[in-house]
Amino acid sequence: MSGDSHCQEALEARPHQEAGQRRKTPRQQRGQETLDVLVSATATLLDEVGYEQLTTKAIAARAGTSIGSFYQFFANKDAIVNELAQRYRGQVRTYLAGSVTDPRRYGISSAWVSQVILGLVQIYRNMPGFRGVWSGRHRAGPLGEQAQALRREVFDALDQTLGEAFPNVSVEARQRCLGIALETAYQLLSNVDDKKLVVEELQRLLGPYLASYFSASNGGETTTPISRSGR
Amino acid sequence: MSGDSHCQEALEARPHQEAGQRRKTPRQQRGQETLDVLVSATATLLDEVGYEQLTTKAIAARAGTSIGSFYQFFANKDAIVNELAQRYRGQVRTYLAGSVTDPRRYGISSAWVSQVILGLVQIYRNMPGFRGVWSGRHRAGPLGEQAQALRREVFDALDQTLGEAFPNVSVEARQRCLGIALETAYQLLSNVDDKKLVVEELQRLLGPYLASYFSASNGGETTTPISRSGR
DNA sequence: GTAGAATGTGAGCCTCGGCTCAGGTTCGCG
DNA sequence: CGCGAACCTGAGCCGAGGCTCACATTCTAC
Repeated sequence: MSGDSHCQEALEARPHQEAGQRRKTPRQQRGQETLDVLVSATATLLDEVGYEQLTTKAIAARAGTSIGSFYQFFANKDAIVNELAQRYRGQVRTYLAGSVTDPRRYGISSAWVSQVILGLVQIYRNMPGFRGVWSGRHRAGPLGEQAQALRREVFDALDQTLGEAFPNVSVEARQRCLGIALETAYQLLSNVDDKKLVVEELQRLLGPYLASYFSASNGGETTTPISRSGR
Repeated sequence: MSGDSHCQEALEARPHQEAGQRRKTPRQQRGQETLDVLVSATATLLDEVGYEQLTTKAIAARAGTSIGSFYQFFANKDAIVNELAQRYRGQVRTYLAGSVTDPRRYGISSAWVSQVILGLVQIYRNMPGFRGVWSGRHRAGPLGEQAQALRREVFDALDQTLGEAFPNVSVEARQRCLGIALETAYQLLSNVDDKKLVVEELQRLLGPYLASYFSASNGGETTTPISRSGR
């Protein structure tokens, strides 16, 4: 706590550390390498033991370096988790920006569902540690915030896409439907191992559901209005 | 541990302690009362701070007693959590045995969905701490096991009910469908505050989905077979 | 009333995890 | 070469949480 003691000289940019911030930016290749290996170690450990069992000592050991080096680059444990999560968010953002296409191009909405889901499954599979953040099992702490930010981004992107495609569906209905659909997708992706099964069942489950809100030809409200949303 | 030191005389039943077991059974009313208040305190604290932040000291303090008393009745932290979870399981089991009715009585499956869900929402609302176990956010530790057991029980009960109502639907399809439906319901119940909304949207989402597996009149396989399930 | 069981209490032990620090090694560059 | 910056290291401080234990109090049964 408040122990900046000896490194008071201008770090370079950020003046005062907030929780979960980086500490130094590496200037040499050595530094960048240890930083990277630390982040990678964190990712694999996240998969192996989960966030609550994640310790800084274990990270350093797995990375083949020392705790001292860890704290050279990260102000605290949260910082490295944030760093990791940032990378995930970058991946997801890129994917969303590039690969989410107009749902009207697909005759049946279940095809659009699988198209969107499959991209996320890719990221899911290829990035160690991602499932830990993505699953949204953590509400508090850095993982909680990052997961929320991640979901917010996905939500906003899809919301916009749907809004453009179906301007006649009310914002309220659109977001309600999307929120429910995303929660469902998150849960199944996180908790069912067989991803092929998940994609197929998600189509069967969400296809008709989405279709009941967004009919292919137009965009009219389909059912009774409903009370407040808790999303 | 092996620290039974002074209470070697026959406790009464269980010979050697396993992890998460009770320690002594209270013989006087005093004892039973402090035990109960400890369990209640645990339940409310579970809601307030969650399992990871739950400490034995906090439990004792909230219960208005001392850590010493805590360890008089519970061998360790897990024991009291198990105790709590057992009570939840009892509630759920009672509900399942008494209130889950034949889906064929309902014309549209969405009505059956809401019927089943509403009962669970009741329990959800009336038992402090229940959401923590039910949410299934914990995979490891006592909560993880209890959550799994709880879900297993719900699954089995509904599986049997559906099996009796629709004998023509293959076991594989039935269980696949039920597994997906339950995961969906769990997620939405855990993560959306507005329970009324949840129930309505679950009807709209799961009604058609279940109907696609279990048609009201008969019970034939409806779609393509699918690979292995990860449920 | 009194023995002995049941129960209550909290200081404190022990372990473990986050994080520091003082001292070393390596690197970039004149 | 030499000097300062960047980087590395790990013993150890600190606080927190699980749990124990020796002793105090209350209850039950005779």
